[in-house]
Amino acid sequence: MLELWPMARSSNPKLADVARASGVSLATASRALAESDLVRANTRERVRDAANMLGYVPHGAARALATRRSRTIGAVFPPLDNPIFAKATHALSQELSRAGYTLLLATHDYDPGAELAATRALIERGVDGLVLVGMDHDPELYRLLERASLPYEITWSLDHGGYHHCVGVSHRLASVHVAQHLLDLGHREFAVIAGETAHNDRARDRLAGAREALASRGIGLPSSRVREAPFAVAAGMAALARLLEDAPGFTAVICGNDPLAIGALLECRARGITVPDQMSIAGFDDVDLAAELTPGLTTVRVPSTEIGTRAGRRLLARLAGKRVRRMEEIMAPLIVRGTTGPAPD
Amino acid sequence: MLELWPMARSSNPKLADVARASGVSLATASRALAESDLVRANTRERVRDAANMLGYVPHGAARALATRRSRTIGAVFPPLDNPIFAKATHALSQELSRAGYTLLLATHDYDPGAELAATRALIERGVDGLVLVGMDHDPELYRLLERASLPYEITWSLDHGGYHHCVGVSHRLASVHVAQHLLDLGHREFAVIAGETAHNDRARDRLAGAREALASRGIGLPSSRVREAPFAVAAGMAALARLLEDAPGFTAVICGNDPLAIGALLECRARGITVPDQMSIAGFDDVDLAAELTPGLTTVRVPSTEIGTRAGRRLLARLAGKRVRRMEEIMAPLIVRGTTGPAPD
DNA sequence: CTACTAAATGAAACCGCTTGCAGAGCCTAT
DNA sequence: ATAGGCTCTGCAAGCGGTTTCATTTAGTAG
Repeated sequence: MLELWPMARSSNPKLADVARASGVSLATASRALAESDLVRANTRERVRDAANMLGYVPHGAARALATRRSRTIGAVFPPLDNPIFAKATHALSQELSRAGYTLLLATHDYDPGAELAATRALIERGVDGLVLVGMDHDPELYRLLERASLPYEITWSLDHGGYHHCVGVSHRLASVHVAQHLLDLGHREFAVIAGETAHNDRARDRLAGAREALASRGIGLPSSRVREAPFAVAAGMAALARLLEDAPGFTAVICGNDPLAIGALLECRARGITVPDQMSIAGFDDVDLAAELTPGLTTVRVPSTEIGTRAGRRLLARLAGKRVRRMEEIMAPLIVRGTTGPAPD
Repeated sequence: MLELWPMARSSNPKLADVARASGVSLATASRALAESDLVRANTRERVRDAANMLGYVPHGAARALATRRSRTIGAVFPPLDNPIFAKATHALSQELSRAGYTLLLATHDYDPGAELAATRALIERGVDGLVLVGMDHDPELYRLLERASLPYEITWSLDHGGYHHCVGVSHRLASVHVAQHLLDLGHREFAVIAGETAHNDRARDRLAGAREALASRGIGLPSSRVREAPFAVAAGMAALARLLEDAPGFTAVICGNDPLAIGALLECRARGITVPDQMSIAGFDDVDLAAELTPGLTTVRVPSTEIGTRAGRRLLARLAGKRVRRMEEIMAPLIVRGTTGPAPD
């Protein structure tokens, strides 16, 4: 029952102990464990054995202090209960650990202030690089990165300005494709359930793309037909309900992401509106569930796992001194499934 | 285009610079920024101003080395694309950052070896404490924790042995409730889609609970009526399909978690089997989606956010030297919704 | 066997911050 | 004035590694 750990901690073996146990100097022990070929093979082995013997675990902080490298990458993400972010962070983490790096993850509730604070904390922790989501950040955040001259990758969004390193998709373009697909099916009356556009360039771009595609065929989108909602199923249900009450008469709903679309779908089902006969619904992201629903959800495939992997790979490459294309665009194809169909007469 | 960051890095202001700029010694500067009342208020202010001026960011590794505290907590989780883990890590992260701690997150694909490696990496990074999921771990992992005398919390599971600090629910008991509920509805022929029980005590306990409850009313569960599957919607669909082919005739399916149950539900829908009239389905976890489906999914509410919050709070308390109940059990009530109903005749 | 070069090792100087201890001011009491 | 206490500062010794540079050892050729 008694807890003694605070003092016991000090007894951990350090490199000096390993050195003593194997009869070499601190320097040699250090080099031996680093697999340096400056040390003779059998000495190396002797040191390794001693280390195992003692259960030696290197002290990361000390090493970080000496090398000015923490072998740690920070990531600042929105809440991971959106599976796209969960997948990306998982992929990122896997990719990093393959190279001996560890992921330091911070999450924030789509709040720029919290995001800034989290980023600052990560920098203090000495991350060697940073992964951010999207381009919308507190200007102070960019200044911080600048001052720390820390390499970072923007994910999901693309910086056409060519300034930031980034790997992502064109949300605007993909959204245009969605709208065109619905237009081609004969729809003329649209509603949009957008994600919250404040501090979220992806949500803005998706909305803009849809607007633009409709406008190019002379179709307007009155504000009563547009609702912003948090990225969640329940919010999608509520949003569709409001739209149906405030401005009925539309035959297609373009949603800012899949959870919103699934919400819209569930709301339709609850109200006896058949999909796609009476109402077409399109999502964005292609979460796993989208393919498994009946009817399957028409959506845009945003390869979140790949974004995570590539962001990690790019950052590692840069840390290794390699050059990397500043902008990496990943295609986000429209996946047509069963929730979109010809407009009713 | 040219990248110069590797060298630029060295120019970051250090505490010595702050000290010089504010005309005090290193020691005083350190104490001033630590808000120590050993330093006069106006000196403190002078130092703070200089720090802001220079854009000083403390060097975490150096501090960790000096204090033997990293203000970092490690967590080793299964993939976060299961929303229950996403929620828990998010809650954990929030709770920790409230106290100035940062979360160092590692994920593994339900692989004990990878889990061990990840844990070792976290310990090297100097985490002050660790959060683990469940009790099933490589024995070496426990040995590692022991040697490092690192405080840790087991989440989700309960250690009735009273050895590990833990916060979780009784999976066995909750599963008994599920089975009893179905028995009370008149079901006598059952199938179970369990999560993969290898290296997963929660999956095992859930399965055992169901078995036990059925057995106590004299109902057996032939192995043809039990399938193990990865915790995912698609796997649930496939599993139900196999069960229907191999051993039809059951009227209720007990699923190891909600994604599996949702998969089973979708498979029923695809095959024209009505739920709950022809088939009752129960899940486990109560993910957000469970409530929003029609019919709503009958399931067990496992408060994952709360688990995350409490684990963080407990760990922080222990790090602050406070005593904490070794085991904290959270209730996991059965939530009856629309996917379970009376057995067909 | 000696001289010279290359390979392996060790001594010691950091890395940036915290903190125990000693010393410098400053104020009050004698 | 002087002594005795305070309060506030500064010096310097770590924390546990890495790495430069000098030194020792081993290897090779003359």
